[in-house]
Amino acid sequence: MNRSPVRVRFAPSPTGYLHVGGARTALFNWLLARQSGGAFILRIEDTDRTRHVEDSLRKIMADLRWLGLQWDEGPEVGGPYGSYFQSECLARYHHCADRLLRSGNAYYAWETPEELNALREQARREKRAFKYPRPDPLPTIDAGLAAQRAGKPVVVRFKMPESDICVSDVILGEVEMKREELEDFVILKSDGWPTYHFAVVVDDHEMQITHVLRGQEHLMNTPKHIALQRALGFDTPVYAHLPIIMNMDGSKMSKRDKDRSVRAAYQQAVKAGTLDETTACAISGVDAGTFVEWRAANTTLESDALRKLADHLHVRPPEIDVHDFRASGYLPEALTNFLALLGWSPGHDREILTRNEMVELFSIERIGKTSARFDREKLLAFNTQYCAAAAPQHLLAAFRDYAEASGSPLGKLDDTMLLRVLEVCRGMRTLADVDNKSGVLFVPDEQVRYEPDAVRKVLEKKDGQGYAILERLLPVLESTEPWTAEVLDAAIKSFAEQQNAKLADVAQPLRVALTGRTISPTIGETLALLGRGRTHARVRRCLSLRGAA
RNA sequence: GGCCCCAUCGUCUAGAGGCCUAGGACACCGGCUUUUCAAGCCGGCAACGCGGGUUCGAAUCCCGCUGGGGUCACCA
Repeated sequence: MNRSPVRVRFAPSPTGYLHVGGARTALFNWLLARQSGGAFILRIEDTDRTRHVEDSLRKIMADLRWLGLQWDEGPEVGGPYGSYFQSECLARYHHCADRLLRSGNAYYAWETPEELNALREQARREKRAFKYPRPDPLPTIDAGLAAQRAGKPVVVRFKMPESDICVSDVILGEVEMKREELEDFVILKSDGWPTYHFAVVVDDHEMQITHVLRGQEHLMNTPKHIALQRALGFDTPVYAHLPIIMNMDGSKMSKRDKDRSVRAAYQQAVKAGTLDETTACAISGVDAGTFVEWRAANTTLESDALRKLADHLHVRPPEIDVHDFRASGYLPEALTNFLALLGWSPGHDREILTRNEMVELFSIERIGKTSARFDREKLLAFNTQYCAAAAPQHLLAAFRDYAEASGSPLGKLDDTMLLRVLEVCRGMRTLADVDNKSGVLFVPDEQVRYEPDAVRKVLEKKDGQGYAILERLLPVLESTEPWTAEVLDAAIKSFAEQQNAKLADVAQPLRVALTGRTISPTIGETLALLGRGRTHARVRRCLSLRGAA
């Protein structure tokens, strides 16, 4: 608190949806900016055109906004520090590269990928670490230009200084990197585009970034960035490397996890003979070559294709991207609260925090060093709490968003009805629970599917006692007036007493008759929501279906 | 494998030498509530990786070991 204004950035590359790990990084940066009265900048690192995924920028921005992390400078909002797309800043990078070339801090090189790979392979065989062998003497600028004209794949490499580099990290302390470990890395690719290391350093300086909060997987990149900053005469920002977020099994949480789970289900289906490669390929909608590569675990599938396949296989891949959580019915405030506690703690046994409290309490000093496992159960518990505490109108808005992201059939209800359904489903862990519990009340009667287990255990047992009760109950329902939850509950209760039956012996058969399952809102609400006509129709249909299946 | 980072209940963590017979939350187990599923309420189990130091005193400081993770591209 009360620190001087910082300038921080979140810099995704547009290669897909926003990952939860990225979301936490964005959140921490945003918190720091807000509490210091500084600026949170969104910058798009789109220097690899081969990995660019159509529409991903729009999705990333939508998810950031969903999380409540609006940026002060960047796409759609502009700002004083030039384009926030690296693809539009090529001149900037070339200018800096020229400076390095001329000052002797960088040089041209033109080995082919094959030559480089051969060198790496050789190093591997000799069991030593590969390091790009700096030519001696260095090629002249003219020689580089000539090679370029001759059609060679000419890159610019940075000449690493001859000294050890110490990274001062607010979280990790001083991290010493030996000079021998650092190689002359590429800053300009042969296609003329900058590499990540170079673009980051140039842009962070250009945008006057003061603090860099990023994942710990970037720690080994930092000495490169510091060396570059020194050679260009730039200030080094404050670095803070965040602990890595891992799966419960200890592996790094990555988008590949989704592919893994779907691939496993696919292979199982093939083994069981319920699916073949051609069909699966058609379902996913990708071409055969792409599919074969995916099946062999060499690549990941684009998210739409993966979802189609997952749906067909009836598997739920783990939520990894922010959008996955959105479509699974999580509230943004629950997700961000949970994410905030992954690697950070406000102390004093505080856990549930409003956004304002987070802003107030956040500090880099209280970020931990140890990697954190992503415990879905705990997130679920947070979400349950947030759902329970949400005001009706807020829950309604959240559900509308969820319905859009998930395609929930309840999305077509009007506000009044949806509000009522939401109220009746209080106690939900996710918004998807509302679908599970009440969805069937809003489908056409003939679409009600009777679960064999439910029919057997509730309707058929004891010589069809459930059916018998329903037959006797029908006239009672016909005469009940008015058709409201309270009155219906009372009517069913007194019917049960009169029959000398437990309430459950009446309510459960009725529930199964109306929904095909043993799960629904309270029986009175279920009837009220359904209405008199459909209630009768469903009970009669249930009775007429007796023994049919 | 080289380099780097890390190490408190199953999980997220509090703990900055005595306040620790180690606190909270989730999960788990038991009970209550109950017309289903949830939710809710009450209670319980459960950790300082190991070995050396330093100190009157160590979860807290130092060293070693072990274990886990990250990273080694013309990807970001």
